[in-house]
Amino acid sequence: MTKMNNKNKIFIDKLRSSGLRPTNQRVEISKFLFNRKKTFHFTVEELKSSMNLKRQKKISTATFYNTVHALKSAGHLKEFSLENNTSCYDTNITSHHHFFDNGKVIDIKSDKITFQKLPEAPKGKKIKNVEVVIRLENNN
Amino acid sequence: MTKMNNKNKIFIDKLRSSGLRPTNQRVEISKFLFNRKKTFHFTVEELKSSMNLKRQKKISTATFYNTVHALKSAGHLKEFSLENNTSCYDTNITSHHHFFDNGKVIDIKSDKITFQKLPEAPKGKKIKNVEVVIRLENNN
DNA sequence: ACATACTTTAGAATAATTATAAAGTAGTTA
DNA sequence: TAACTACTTTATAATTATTCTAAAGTATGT
Ligand SMILES: [Mn+2]
Ligand SMILES: [Mn+2]
Ligand SMILES: [Zn+2]
Ligand SMILES: [Zn+2]
Repeated sequence: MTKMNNKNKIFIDKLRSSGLRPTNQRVEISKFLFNRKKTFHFTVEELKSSMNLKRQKKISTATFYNTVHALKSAGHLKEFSLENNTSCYDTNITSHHHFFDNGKVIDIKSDKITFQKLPEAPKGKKIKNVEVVIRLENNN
Repeated sequence: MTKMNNKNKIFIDKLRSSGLRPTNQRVEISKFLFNRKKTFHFTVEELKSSMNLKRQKKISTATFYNTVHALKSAGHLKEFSLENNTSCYDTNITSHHHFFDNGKVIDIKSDKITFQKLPEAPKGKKIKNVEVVIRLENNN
């Protein structure tokens, strides 16, 4: 078992609160995802490629999927579908919106969009969340 | 070749304007999609199942995909991704929004949602469209 | 160390979609 | 209408994203 220095505690805690033991692979994934200044968006395939690029011993696809799903279920990641029907994960778990610009996804802070009018939920239902996608195209 | 009565003209025109010759299979698909009072949402698999159910000679999967894609490209259908990453097509091609209610998709007329504030597009870009998804959950 | 439980992984299996290429059909010409 | 050509349909293979399985590996408690 690895010697864990205290500076990894926050990444380990995200795993523990997702019901995952902090194994080496998982801690590396958690650090890769959350040890940064800015949040970002990624697909599992992108995550796997960029993390495995620098590694001698590759982390398996299943471990990436399992870990990402657990983090997502615990609320440490948000998930949405890209236009090509693949899952995109977001380390920004605050409520916010997106620009879709030809495959590129850009955050829109929640307070940049406000509503004048919103429909009521059908009876028996209530609103869980409201998400806006603004699709962009090139000028002219 | 089939004898086309005039009442199919509108469905045939949608095919022609999509760059497709109005073959029997295509006309049947076009009628199935557009010969109704209310618009609806469907996946290719659902379309195939429901149309082939009543047929002796089945229309092939490829023909469904090809026809739906051509209609979509010509603007006769809109496409969006469901949460399980499959394509959902919409015969309502007006600009509008959706409730997502556990896999069920419900239209929200465009005028039911208005914005108080919307962000500007990044420089060099402009807004192509704005789509809102309101996710629902059960009350209580 | 032993036993037990959890983890990792390669590879198989699924599901949605796209590509291929042969056989069928329609449109045009002679 | 026969022949020619172009477009269509379809079965089937291929791809891609994702999930499942089962065996081998690793950690934890005693
Ligand atoms: Mn998933
Ligand atoms: Mn498609
Ligand atoms: Zn985001
Ligand atoms: Zn709709």
